Formats: sequence, structure tokens, C-alpha cells
Amino acid sequence: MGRAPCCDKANVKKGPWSPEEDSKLKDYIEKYGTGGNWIALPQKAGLKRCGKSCRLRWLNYLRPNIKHGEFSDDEDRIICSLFASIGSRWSIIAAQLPGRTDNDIKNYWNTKLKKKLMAMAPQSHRKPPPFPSPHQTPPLPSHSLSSIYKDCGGSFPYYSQNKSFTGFEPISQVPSSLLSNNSVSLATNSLHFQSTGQEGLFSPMQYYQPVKDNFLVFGSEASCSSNSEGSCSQISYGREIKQEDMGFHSFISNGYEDQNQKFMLSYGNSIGVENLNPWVEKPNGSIGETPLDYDLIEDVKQLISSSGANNNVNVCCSNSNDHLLIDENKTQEKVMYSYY
DNA sequence: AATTTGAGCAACCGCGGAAGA
DNA sequence: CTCTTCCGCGGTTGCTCAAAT
Repeated sequence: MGRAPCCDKANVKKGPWSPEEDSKLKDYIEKYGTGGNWIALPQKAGLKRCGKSCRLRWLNYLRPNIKHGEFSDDEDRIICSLFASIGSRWSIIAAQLPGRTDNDIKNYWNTKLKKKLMAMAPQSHRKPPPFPSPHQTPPLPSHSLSSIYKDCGGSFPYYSQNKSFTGFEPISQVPSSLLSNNSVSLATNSLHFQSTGQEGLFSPMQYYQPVKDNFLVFGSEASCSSNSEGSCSQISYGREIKQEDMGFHSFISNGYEDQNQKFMLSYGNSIGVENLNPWVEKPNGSIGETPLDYDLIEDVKQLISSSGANNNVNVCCSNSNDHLLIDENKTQEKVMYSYY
């Protein structure tokens, strides 16, 4: 017995929205808001649409301050940096780009940015990494690192060798040309990206901040929550991050400072990160969940170390006293980003 | 000029989680 | 607790249009 459909599929219109539908929806929401109930909204607004469809239309197209069109270089950098850090958590990435929607960013990544990076990546790094086939390993939960394997445009080259670009590779190969020499502050100032990479030709791996064996920021996944009005909360002061969203591929250190870089992602005094989850404590202190993860991480490290790149890009919480705090009230449940 | 191919984008689908009954 | 409902997210599909053949 399956789940009941969210709406009567037979009586809802699908496909592209007409201008009339758009204005009906827009007028209604501007007048009455969403009422916190998308399912009931279409009927009230006189639309023969599924509530989810209305929500999507509003969030991606109709709500105010939506930005369409070309992405700027800065936006590229932010997307790349965050993708490197958290993977395909488009809503979180979108939260850092005011006016952009997750759908927009996702499409942009899949259709343009990925290729752009691919074109810039050195040939030697375009081969598929030696990760085990998903068919050989138990499926990982969604929102886990597995998403990084399987996403990126729907067809993942580990499964199909036809494509040379992988969803994973950009993580380690984002060219420096997409990163400025200067620090890139996100619009919200909630995260701070700092690149000390050199100009011009890029070096592979520099997008991924290698930072020694036990210090690889590989995705401290944050959770983004869009409210019903469509404004996505930012990763910012006091923003909550669910435990599971932190991702087992978060490599967290109390702080690290290299010659050209500073990294500070610290956590509060309540619990150690290794206690956040029954994640496996790896011999080198990194955190993983399954042998697959461990392999992945090792492979990432390998990729990084093989690059010899010494350029530094800090993704997440660089030198601006940013802290990752554990909220004791939600012991092992919630983590808070707090920026000072 | 007709057909094919590919890119870009909007929209849909299904799942997981949260909240409330 | 358990069940139901709804929301939000990420992945995927399918349409449109332009470029290539």
C-alpha cells in the first residue's frame, strides 16, 4: 500500500504555467500569503494545480527578487566552493546566493558550470576515480555522501563510463580561475571563502582544501530551510544544522593554520564531533560511515596529494572566527553555526 | 530545407522528515 | 507511541529552441 497522493492527480493541471495561472497565484499569495498550507492553496486561489506545483512555481519563479539570467563569476565561485564543501545541497547553496533558486543553481551546475570546470580540468584528472561501484556496496542513505556520487546531472559516470566528467571530480578540481585571489565573502557574510591561490592557470585540487590528512573539509552539510513564503534561511547566525545534515563527510578540526591559509571550524564544548553520530572513527581521525566512505575520503586525499597543489582555498569558516557549535539542548541532534 | 542533436530550463516525482492528531 | 498529512529537497524528465549535419 503506497502513500496517498498529495492531490487528485486526475483533476490537476500539469505542465507549463500560463500567465493567468501565474497572476492568480501571485495575487493570492500577495494578498493572503500561503497560509502555511500549500495543499489547500490552489483551491483557494482558484487554481487547478497541485499544491506542490504551486509552491514550486512560487519559489522558483514568482516570488519577489528572483534573479534570472547569467551567473556572475562570484556566484560561480560560491557555487563551486559550496559544492566542494557540501555536495549537491542546492538549497543550502541557494541560500548563499540571494535571488537564486536551488533549481536554478542545480540547472546551472548540471548544464554549464560542470562543463566549464571539466573543460578547465587537466586531462589526467578526468578519469573516473576508482570508487567502488554502488552495485557492490550497500546503498547509503540519502543526504549522505552517496549523493555526491550519484548526483551531478543524473548520470553518474562511475556507472557509465561514457562521460568523462564526474560529479565528484569538481570537488577536487575546481580551477583557481574560478576562485579569486581575494577572499570571497558570501552575500550573507555567513561563510567566508578565502583563496590564496595563484592567478592564471589553475591547479587541480586547489578547490578542495587539502589541509593535511585529518583536515579536509569535505562537506559539513548544513540544512537549509525555506519558509513557506519562499525565503530561504541563510546559513548564518544561530542557524541550525541537523545532525544528519552535518554529513559524515565532515572533516572537522579545531583549527588549522597553514602558511597561506587559516581554517577555523571549531565546535562547542559539549560533545566531540565524533559523538555526533555513530560514525566510524577512522584510524587517521577522519570521520566516515562505511568502508565506502572511507575509500572515498582516502581517494579524495589521494587526489589531493597527487595534485601537489599548494594553493589554498578555504571553504567554510575561514579566518573570521566562525564557529561550529553544538547545541547542547539538542544533544546530538542539532548543531548550530554561529559566527562571531 | 529538413532532420537530428544537444543545451537550457521549467516542472514533476518520490522520498524523508517534521509536526500534529 | 503510531499514524497521517504536509513540506521541502534532490533527482529526473520532458519540452523548447538553436545549432549542426
